[in-house]
Amino acid sequence: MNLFTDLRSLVVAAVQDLQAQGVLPGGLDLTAVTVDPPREAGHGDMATNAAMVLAKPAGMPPRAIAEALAPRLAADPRVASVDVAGPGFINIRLAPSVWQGLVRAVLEQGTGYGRSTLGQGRKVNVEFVSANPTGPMHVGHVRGAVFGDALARLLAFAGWDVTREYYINDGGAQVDVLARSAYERYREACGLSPEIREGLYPGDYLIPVGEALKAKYGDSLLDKGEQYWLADIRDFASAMKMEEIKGDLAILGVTMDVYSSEKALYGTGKIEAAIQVLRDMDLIYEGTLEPPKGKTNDDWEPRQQTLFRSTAHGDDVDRPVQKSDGGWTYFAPDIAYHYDKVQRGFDALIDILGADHGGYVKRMKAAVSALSGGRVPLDIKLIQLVKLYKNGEPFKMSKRAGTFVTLRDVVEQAGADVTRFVMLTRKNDATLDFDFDKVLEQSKDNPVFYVQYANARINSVMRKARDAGIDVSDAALAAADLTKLAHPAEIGMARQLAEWPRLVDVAARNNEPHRIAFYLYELASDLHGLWNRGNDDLSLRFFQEGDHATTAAKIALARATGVVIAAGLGILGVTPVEEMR
RNA sequence: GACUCCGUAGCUCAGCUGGAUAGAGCGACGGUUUCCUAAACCGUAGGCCGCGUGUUCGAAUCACGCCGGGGUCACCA
Repeated sequence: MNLFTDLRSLVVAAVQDLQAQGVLPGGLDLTAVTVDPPREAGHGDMATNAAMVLAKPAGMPPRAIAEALAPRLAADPRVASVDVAGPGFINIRLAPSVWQGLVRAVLEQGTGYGRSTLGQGRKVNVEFVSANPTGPMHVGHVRGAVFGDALARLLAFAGWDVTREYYINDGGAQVDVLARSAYERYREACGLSPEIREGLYPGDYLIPVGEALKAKYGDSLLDKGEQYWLADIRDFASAMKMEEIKGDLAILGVTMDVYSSEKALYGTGKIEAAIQVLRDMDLIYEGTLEPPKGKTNDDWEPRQQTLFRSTAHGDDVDRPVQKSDGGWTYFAPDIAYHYDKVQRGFDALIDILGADHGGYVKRMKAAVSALSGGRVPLDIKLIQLVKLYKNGEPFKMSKRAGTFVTLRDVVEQAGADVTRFVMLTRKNDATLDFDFDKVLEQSKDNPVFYVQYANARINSVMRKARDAGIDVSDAALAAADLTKLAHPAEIGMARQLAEWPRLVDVAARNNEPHRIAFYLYELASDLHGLWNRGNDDLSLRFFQEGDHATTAAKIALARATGVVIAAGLGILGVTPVEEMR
């Protein structure tokens, strides 16, 4: 149920009616016709721009069109009144029964209320986290993980068939560094002193890897050269780190459907095949790049390379796919990986990357555009930095000073629910402040608490009603006499509930899960406001002493709000609480 | 220099892909509790939506150009 699309259908029908009668010309493009809630509540419940949008193509003044449409809209039983205002807005006031019916519909549909068919069952791949398996996950990864997971849940709610995927960067030089670092820890475990040279990973998180290596290999690798153990240790260490990463994701409530390995692409011919596809389109050539202007490159030297003609698909310069030593650049396996995703039949791809990868966006879009023949859109969401604070003071993260903050640190201190919600209180391309103390504060300054508190209040009043002998099951509440919900404040609450499907739609269309968090805050605010009005006006209390019928109707409204809060929190991956403690 | 994101109240930020008199929180000031959780609510003050041009019935929103800030920029991922 979506009131806005329902009303839009009504408007469109009225326009078509006028066309059939020759009042309006045929063949009008109606896609620009919208039905929205007016900002000003005094203007009514719904407003449409139909008359203004159609004025020019129809060759009629907007107010004339509006005057012709108004009576047809008013004839609908859902419409209480219609008036034409301003340059040609048609303001519609809905009958109270519409809002009462909405509350009933929410109770009947439960947390499925607001689901949309936007995705139409199409397959979308959301790739996120994709951290190198060289160390523990830190705060920087948390935001991307939460964002990706919430986006996946949102898209599923909006009717997409979602696959969550993690691309393991285990093919480059970094895992060799990992292996060498782990080898030193292995030597340490064998009683020797490790030589953590410049360029190796100094973190003590590799000590357990060294010990595990000793348990597996004993002393047998001690006197051997790198060529003897590098590949084995690389696999061993990265596999071990991946297990840790999976564990970290799990405590944050994130699970992946597919793990894809970069290393697994090598030696299979997949990289060569993907490049060949591009070559067949004349998008691969040997050439020399110009040095970047305005940037001082001391060691720049012109160099003949194998290049991808990404400029043919919107990039600014062509990009190398092969290094001067003939090996692939990091870009090449990534091309092959995305080609693999296209071949697996996804209708849309989404990559979630750190903002420092912004320069990578155009070339990857160019590659996907070329490899899919323009069929598969790739949306890349860049996640900005998280700035840590403690008691309002910036908290600097430094591996050397031992103030390296891991994902596990954050979740253990703040809890997964709080962490997830807070990470979604900014849109992805804005930096986010995360204050360890404020996120745990129990006040309205803290949006997580604020929303949870609203839910707790709903549960509280439902308990009270239940204790008074009222059936508060959804079925019973849906069957209550909802005509008792007539006060403007109550209708306002229902109006906010009507926004939910619309909001889901917009959020999913733009891949912006943060909108869910903001909406929940507004919804909670409405609930708290209505709740407190009961202080002055006893008739607005949800629980009406001695009047079960009215109480049931009011509880129905509260419960419907709770249902939407639960649905919204579900998309964010946050567990609703029943009581505050 | 190029690309990209950002610029909205004193501060932190929303703004539904063009709508009517631009919103919320914090901070400031003033109120609300014999009453379902005052862990909350209500009110007041506070704006050249960075600047300019264009597109049109209509621009914070779209296009272009400036100004200011962040990020990135071949043979690392």
